[in-house]
Amino acid sequence: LGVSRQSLYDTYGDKQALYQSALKRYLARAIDGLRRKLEDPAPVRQVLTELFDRMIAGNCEGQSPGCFMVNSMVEQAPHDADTRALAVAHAREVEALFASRLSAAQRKGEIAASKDPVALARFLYNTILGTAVAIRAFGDQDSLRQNARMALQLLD
Amino acid sequence: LGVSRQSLYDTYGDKQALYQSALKRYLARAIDGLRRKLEDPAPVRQVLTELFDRMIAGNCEGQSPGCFMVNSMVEQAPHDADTRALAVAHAREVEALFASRLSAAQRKGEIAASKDPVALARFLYNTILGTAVAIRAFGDQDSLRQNARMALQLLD
DNA sequence: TTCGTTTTGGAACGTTTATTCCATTTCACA
DNA sequence: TGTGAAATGGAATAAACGTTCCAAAACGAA
Repeated sequence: LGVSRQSLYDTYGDKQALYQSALKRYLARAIDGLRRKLEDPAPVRQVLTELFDRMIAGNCEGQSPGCFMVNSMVEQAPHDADTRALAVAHAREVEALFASRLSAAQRKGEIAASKDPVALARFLYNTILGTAVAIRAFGDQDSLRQNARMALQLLD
Repeated sequence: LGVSRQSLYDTYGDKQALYQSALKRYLARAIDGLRRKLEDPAPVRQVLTELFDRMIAGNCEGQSPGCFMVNSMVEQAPHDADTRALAVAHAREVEALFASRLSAAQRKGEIAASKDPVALARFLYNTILGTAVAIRAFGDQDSLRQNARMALQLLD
């Protein structure tokens, strides 16, 4: 890490607290990035396609550690209430961002009025989780991109 | 486990081999269960809905360890080539089962001829991964069931 | 019952992990 | 330039872990 063991303990107390801090920071950045991406005035469909493609490309190349959130959800959340709380809060935030962007798109007529933005948002989040796992285990970019396209067909 | 440490080592050699064996057995059973479920002559849509609901119900209640495969994909696959190979093979099998069942449904006119069964199969598999992660971290059955319904709308 | 094979409980070993102690060095700034 | 705070390297500790050793017990077939 570029710092000594001791400095780490002095600053964070113990490993668990360091982990928690790192995860919080990661999540805050992820939300920021997502918010910024969703502000793009292009059609939702296109914005979301880019979002998925970027996520896939960013996590597939090299020895990527995968999505910190998903890793935490699987490895930590079941045993650690704090991590679980962070995961739940993050999921809600992501879903809310998606939902509000989808609502806006709906008002602009980009997607049918019959769709439920909240349900779609939840679905998109779930698709992200699945994609993150597949990335971590397989790392096959092409089929993941194809899969994202398939999922986004639910928008029309 | 109900057996002594020593018996375990005598039988499997080391922890890694035991893990591998357990995973193999788990995957074989999962495939069996899936194949049996897909033989159900009811409409695909209904069969798949039941499949998801069952998976959600089965893994949410109590202190379930979650889906062994997904846990392995996240925790083991990135560091262990053997586990990765099992994961890839399993994914292909599951996708193949879904694809053939979807093709059959297509021939029966249950789903549009314009759909691509292989792409849909992959998509369903991805949805399962996402659902498994969400189960493990959140355990909120209702929203997961709702989400499965949403995903299955891609069939029509 | 006997004998060879399994199974078992428990001690023992070496390694890794999380953490602390401590003496020394580095650094910011007065 | 000196001083107090922060950072560092390295030894030290205690617990957990994966694994092996061993002697005793249980078991199954002859």
